[in-house]
Amino acid sequence: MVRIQDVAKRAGVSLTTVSHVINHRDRVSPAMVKRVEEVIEELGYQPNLVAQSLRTGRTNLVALMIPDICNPYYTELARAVQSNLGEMGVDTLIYNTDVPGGHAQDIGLKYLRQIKRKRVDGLIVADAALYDIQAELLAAKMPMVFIGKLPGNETVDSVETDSFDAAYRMGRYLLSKGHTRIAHVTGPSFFPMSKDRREGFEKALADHGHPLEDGLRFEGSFLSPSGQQAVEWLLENHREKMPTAIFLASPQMAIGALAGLADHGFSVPEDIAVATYDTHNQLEFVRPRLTTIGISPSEIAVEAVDLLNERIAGEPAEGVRRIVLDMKMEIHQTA
Amino acid sequence: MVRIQDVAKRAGVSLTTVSHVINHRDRVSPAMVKRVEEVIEELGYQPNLVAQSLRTGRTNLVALMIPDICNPYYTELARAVQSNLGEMGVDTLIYNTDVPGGHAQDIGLKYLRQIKRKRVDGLIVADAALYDIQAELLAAKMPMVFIGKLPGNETVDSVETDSFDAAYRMGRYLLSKGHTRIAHVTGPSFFPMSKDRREGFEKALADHGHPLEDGLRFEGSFLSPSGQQAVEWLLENHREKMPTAIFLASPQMAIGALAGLADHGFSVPEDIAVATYDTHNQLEFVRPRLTTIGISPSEIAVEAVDLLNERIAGEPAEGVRRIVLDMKMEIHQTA
DNA sequence: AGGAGCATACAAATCGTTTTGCAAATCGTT
DNA sequence: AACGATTTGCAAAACGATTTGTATGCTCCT
Repeated sequence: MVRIQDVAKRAGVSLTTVSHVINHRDRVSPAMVKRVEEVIEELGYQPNLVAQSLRTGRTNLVALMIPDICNPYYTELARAVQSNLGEMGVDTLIYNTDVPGGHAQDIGLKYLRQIKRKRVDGLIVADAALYDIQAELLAAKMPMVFIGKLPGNETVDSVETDSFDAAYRMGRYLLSKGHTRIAHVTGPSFFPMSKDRREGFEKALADHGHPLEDGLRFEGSFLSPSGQQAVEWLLENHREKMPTAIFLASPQMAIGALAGLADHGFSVPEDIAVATYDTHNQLEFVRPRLTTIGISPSEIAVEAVDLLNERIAGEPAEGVRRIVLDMKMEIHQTA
Repeated sequence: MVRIQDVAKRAGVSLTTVSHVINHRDRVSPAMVKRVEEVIEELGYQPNLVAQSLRTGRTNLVALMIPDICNPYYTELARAVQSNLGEMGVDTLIYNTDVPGGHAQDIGLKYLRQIKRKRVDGLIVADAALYDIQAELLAAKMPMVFIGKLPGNETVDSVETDSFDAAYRMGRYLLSKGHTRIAHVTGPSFFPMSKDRREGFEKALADHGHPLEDGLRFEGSFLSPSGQQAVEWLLENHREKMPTAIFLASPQMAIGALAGLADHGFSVPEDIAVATYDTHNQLEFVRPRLTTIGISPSEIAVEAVDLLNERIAGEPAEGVRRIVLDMKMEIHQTA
């Protein structure tokens, strides 16, 4: 593999100069820049980023921890993080913690170890609540941004959405459409955001005189199968008096619910309305089209990347920053 | 950051010994291994993979080029590649060439350059036909595997599916269900596989006495919007005499078509049947459930990773290997 | 006591860069 | 011819590991 030395020799200049052409071309005369670049082209020289990283201490690499990239929400998030960072020449390393349904301390720690070894410049963690390793993450003391509500008052920059408010608004909307018996399929209770969504939604119902019946609450996993299970559960327990609407805490569960309802011959929204928290770019072609309240993961990614970049650059002397994004209601066919 | 030297000093052993504990623990007595490991634990030492890579020439990094990770087919592929490689301690760097609809030489070259600079151990390229940079890829002379049919007789290992055969079988199946006028939504013609799929499908129809009408062929992009457009096109040109079935060349187009059909009040499969080439793990909850002929991207990934690993290990002295996988028909609701 | 065999130490080279301080060359200007 | 400014060269240190060759001690065996 051709080295910087080879370029220098071939161009008849010093190694120092070649390095300067690559990194600080202002210190070199235009003529020399041209000559060196021609040789670089001729030899097909590609700087060894490994050596460069070792020397400079920057890897131009950011790690992204997500539960499962096959969940379209995280796919879009990863995609956006990647392309935003990519614009600045930073690569993204994705780590799937792969714990759709629960805590997974060991795998999280395994990845965290690898991330440290890689000497990445920064780390973005989505839904860290899942991994049970907040303490270890914080101890890593590297530029870091969390996405999703934090369990406590962690000392990390974070981007989150206002779950309580959004759930409240969706509750109000469903009531305004005449629904008074609404089933609520929540996320796992160990997610801090699940609690907010639940409380926001139930407060809306209570505020308007139709408090949620305890029997109409189902704890799901955020994933599609549990949306389907929720439908089965409804049919088993409420067949004689079905609710007129279901509110689910994730689009994947909503898709599962749509499938379950279709399989049992229910029409949406005629027989039962469906709405969901959150959204992503794969919903456009789902039929019937889901009514959602959420924000594009891409927008979250932009904020997270900005925060991270500032940390990496060492800019913000101030303390922890917390960005709370507003959700947008999108009314479509299902409710 | 704690270095290998610090560990050595703290443990009162030589730097060489620590290195051996990390890499070749058989050369060190068990007692010493234990002592060193305790210190490593105590100091929280994490080997610097950058330095390690520079010295050893191995990065334990593989690059994966795909058109768009938001396409669930590629999401699943990426996921599987990642987890297969991850088991052996190899990280995957994903590059989205992001050219859903056409050639993109410049972006492909940009990524290829970055890949070379990273000194990755290997490269997997999915649907290289899209990037128009086969020559440059081959010139890179690194361990490499292509996924998807190659334009010519390239000298690279590859994994592909038997497009002709699968399309033929699906054609025969649709005929057996009594369909004689079937619309065919193909992929872009610059994809080598598009031609095979088209020929296989049309041969099946011709062999059974119902050759495809030229007017029933539509060239799509493989993406959802073009599935929807295909439906619009059908309605504009064949409203008075609609085909009884549509065969699409990708699940994303099929989903777009389902949406288009639903939007126009068509029932599937009652009014019109739908079938698609390929499959992926997000189809399970699509309703109506798609009838497909394909193979899980995960299985493709396994083969690709195997091939690549052998190349990286330098095992196969023999020439180019080409793995052709058989497709499985999955009959569900839509046809 | 002497040699084999093992575990460990030590020093140095190496991987391919960046960066620095100083020296040398070049150039245009006066 | 001399000046200052600009450009380039040179040599060396550094980043943090791996790896090699040689040396040293230690234990065990006969």
